[in-house]
Amino acid sequence: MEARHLRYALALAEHQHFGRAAKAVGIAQPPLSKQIAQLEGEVGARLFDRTARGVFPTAAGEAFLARARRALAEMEAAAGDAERAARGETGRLRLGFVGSALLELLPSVLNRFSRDHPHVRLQAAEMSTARGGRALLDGELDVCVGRGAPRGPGAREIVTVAVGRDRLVAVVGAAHPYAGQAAVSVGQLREQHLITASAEEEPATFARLRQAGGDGVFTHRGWTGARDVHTIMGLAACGLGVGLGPASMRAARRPDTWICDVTPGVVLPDLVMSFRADDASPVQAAFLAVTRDLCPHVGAALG
Amino acid sequence: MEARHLRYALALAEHQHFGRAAKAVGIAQPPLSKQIAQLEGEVGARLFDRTARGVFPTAAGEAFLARARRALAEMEAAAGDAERAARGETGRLRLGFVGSALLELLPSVLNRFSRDHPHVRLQAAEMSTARGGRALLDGELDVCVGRGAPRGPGAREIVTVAVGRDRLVAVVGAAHPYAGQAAVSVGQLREQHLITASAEEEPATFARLRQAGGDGVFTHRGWTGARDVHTIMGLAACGLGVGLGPASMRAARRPDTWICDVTPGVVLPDLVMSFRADDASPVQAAFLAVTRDLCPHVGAALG
DNA sequence: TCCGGCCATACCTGGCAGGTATCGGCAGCG
DNA sequence: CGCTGCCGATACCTGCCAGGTATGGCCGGA
Repeated sequence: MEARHLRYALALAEHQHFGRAAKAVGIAQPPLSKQIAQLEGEVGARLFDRTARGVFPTAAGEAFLARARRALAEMEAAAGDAERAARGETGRLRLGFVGSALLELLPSVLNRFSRDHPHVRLQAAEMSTARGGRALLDGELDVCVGRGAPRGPGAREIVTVAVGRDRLVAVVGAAHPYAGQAAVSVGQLREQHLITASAEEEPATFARLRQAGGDGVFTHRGWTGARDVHTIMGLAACGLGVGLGPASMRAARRPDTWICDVTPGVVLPDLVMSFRADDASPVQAAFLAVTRDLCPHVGAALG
Repeated sequence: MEARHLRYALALAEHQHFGRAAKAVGIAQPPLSKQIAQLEGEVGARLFDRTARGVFPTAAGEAFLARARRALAEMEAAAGDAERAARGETGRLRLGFVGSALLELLPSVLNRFSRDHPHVRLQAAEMSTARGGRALLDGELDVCVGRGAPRGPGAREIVTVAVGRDRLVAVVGAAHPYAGQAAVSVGQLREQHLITASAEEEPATFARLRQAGGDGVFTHRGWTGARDVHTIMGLAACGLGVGLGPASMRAARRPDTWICDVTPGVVLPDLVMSFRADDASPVQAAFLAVTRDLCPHVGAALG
């Protein structure tokens, strides 16, 4: 049985007349007769009663037609769904991101994306760069936004695009001696208890800090690893020490904290958007397009 | 797009390999490639990614396949439903019947029918012979069981089959003088207030009673028309007079009534099953078959 | 009884589904 | 770094069947 048979049967039921139904589907009457007969043979039941007053579906025909309508509707929907999916207008996007991406990048990107692609089911979860990279490789995420390209086994199957760059700033509680200062020097920071991203979860950021401060130096007065920028700011507000994080923290500065530059300037690892290389999903492409559109800093992969 | 394309796409998704998928659907590999390419062109989207490790559906392909599965399932169900409907195993049977049919005929027929054809939605309603005939002609019923063939305009489009025959019996309240008698004569009945089927709703029955008693005689002492046999028995139990009805009333005799034969015997119009002549529904045919099977009195139409 | 409408049948044809042969690309391997 | 084997795409052919035209058969109305 082919879709053709369903279309013909529906046309016949609608027009109750072989000649007109045939014209409606664009064929001559005899082929229609033959196709209907063939369909009836295949189904094993007479589907239409040919009477002098017209052609009418039998009970079996009514049962058949009801299903046939649904089958054809599904076929049309299949084509439509596939086309929309190909244009990235439907589907699912699972996004993992580090907390600092919520400060400047993601608000505009996600707003715009969900406006332009309302049929895409967007699942976004905050997570560290390391965990995001693992989730991406495990197929648990479609896109992940982190600090620095994800490392680890199979990292070459990940495509990364730089989407933002931040200088390092220091954040302290309102009562801290640095509060009110425009800048602190790296030398001063060596004397402080520092609050930074954790070495395991944010390896690129931590490595950059070690490099900036001289190997190991940033930790000799004590060191606290934090899960994300909000935790860094919160612990700094508690007076626990000096927090180190991206300049985009200024966008979410708490009133009970003070943020100052670090001299000489330290550039943090780029904020990077990562995809699986073997996943050319149109939804993902659409997401990247929106990101490129909104973010002038988007550049080539860092490797 | 044809059903063939859906089957091929599903096979390809299952085997992730053009050659094996082609073998699975019984064709060679090149035609499968061509058909898939044609499908992708028609849908306007690439549905499969051909990689070195195998063939995998794209996001658009996944969307398409989900619908395709449902479409094919609907097509199979269409054929199955139609075949079962043709065998009378599914569909709907709207049945109208006179109350007396519930005494002997319908209990066995409906039990057997609903057991043998569990997929048929059975809608049964008690109604007079006249109303059942009208409802049948109006297309509100598929089958009706009444006393005598339905009359009226267009009655020739109705096919009738006799399914039962009853003698006339008299029913009286326990306190009535006839209680305990084996029989009453037609002559005795002439002196009684009678409770019978109404002239408008049961024309055949009423005409037979008039014929048996002599024109008009049965009504000269007063007469009550009743909607059905249970009403006749109920009114008789109230001592309102002598009820006249089919012998099958004995099957549902109330303890507060007495039933006696009428002499000389009067044969009531046959219990008749009626169908629309232009409705050759298999459900209806199955219903008639069950009736014939269970009821030895089934005979030809009475006209 | 003739006529007109309608569906079925008979027969033909062209397009396309599906066949075989072969190419091109890629991955693994010596 | 070429060789080889595998796989999908392409090229080309063929046979079948969908669909065409012509016509027959049946039925209902005039």
